[in-house]
Amino acid sequence: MIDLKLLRQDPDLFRRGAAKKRIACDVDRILALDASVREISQRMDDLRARQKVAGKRIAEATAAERGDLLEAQRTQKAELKALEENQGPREKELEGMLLRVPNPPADDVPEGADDSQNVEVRRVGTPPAFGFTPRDHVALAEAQGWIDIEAAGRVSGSRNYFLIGELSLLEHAVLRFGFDHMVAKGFTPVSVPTLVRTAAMVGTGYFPGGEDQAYRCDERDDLCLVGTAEVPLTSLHGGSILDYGRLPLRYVALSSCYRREAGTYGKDTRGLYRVHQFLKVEQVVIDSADAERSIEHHQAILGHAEAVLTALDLPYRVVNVCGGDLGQGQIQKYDIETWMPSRGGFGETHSASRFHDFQARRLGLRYRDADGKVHFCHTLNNTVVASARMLIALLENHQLEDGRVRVPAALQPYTGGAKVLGRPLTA
RNA sequence: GGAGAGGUGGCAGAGUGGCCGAAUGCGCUAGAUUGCUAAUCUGGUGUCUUGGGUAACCGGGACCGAGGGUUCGAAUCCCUCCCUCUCCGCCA
Repeated sequence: MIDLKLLRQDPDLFRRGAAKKRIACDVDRILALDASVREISQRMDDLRARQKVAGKRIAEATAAERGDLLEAQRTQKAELKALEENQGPREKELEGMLLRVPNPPADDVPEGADDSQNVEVRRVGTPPAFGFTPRDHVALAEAQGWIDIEAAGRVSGSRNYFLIGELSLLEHAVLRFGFDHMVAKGFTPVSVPTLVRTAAMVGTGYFPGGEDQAYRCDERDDLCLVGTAEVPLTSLHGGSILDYGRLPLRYVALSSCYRREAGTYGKDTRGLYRVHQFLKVEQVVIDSADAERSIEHHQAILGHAEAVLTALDLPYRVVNVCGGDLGQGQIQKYDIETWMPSRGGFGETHSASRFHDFQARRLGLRYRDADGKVHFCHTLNNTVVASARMLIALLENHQLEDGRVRVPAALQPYTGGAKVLGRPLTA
């Protein structure tokens, strides 16, 4: 949610922001609605004030005076009710529109319509040069007996998978490595619910707009399966006023993530790249409304993810995501794309977002500063390890000619010391 | 799933139709006092919104889990929902 007062004050900021994000937004309609809502509510407030005064007189009135006073009150009440009926739909429309106003992107967000115009910030590591024909992760994992996509299709439909044996172990190894890495950085480990109320989806900015991407169980229970632990983690303190001394709050959580991937038919159909369910370690930062500090946090959480990739010995690049590829709430986003030999290129594995107070406003997530003043927090988040995609990178980059897979040193404590996984494959 | 109890300010806890944005206690904060710590006394201490003022500030309205309803008037009465607790049942 953006700041309505700011929109009144500087509507052009929001027009430019929406244009840069390539999101339609009728700022003039909002301004008009806002003006009329305020005008009507002023009149309602006046009426209520008069009613209060009159009500007290009724309590003290003699029986003779009473009849007339009551009659006058009834008239006023009817007037108030008429105004209320007028006001309700306007407020609803205004709120609905406000929930969709894009948060204006930061100045150093590049112009551009889609991910092809994201700007590379840096490239780290060198893609492996194989002295043999490398296998893609599906061929490799199937040959090792590590994956059963066909069975998953039978049991759960497309874009699902069974990981079996050492690949399942590798998945848990890399997740736990990422988790421990963040705990060592001072992040508080949290176990989160992955079924949330729609309010949490709205609060974090996924609804309205992202309903088609979520699995919903709301016919009976008003619950949604989250696409990321960002949703419960950021919502954890929703509706409360935090003490300044507690900030920044830094959390890390491992959760299952569920995505419907509606509208992606025929896209990335092979293997583990685009799936309906995966495990992810996510980092979330909640801090005071200080733009400079937010930027520092943004760089820090980006750095944490890069350190993980470096430890995993994986080549990657960082891109500054352009306006047209930003979500509604983010004011800036850096994606990390990890080298995936089967793609002959980089594939998105991490997404570091900075929201300013966008989520905090929706969640009612506030803090009291040293002077006792209340402000909305700033929130940020980034992936640490997203399991399915990270497995693609690990299998494909670290494969050996004989079809076995090298385990990076950082993961060996999590694989029971194993330095290599799998058995030699014969042709 | 069945039966019951309850949700009030940072916390504890009064309040069963107008005098209640809400007693009291704790906490927090400013000041006074005692040579220090502790104690004591005095004042202040919710959020949101709207109007006026450069501002300190002043006025209006809303908010006692959420949403509806009854009433001239609701924290208080009625309905629906959510949550918490206790007992029973079922179950990882």
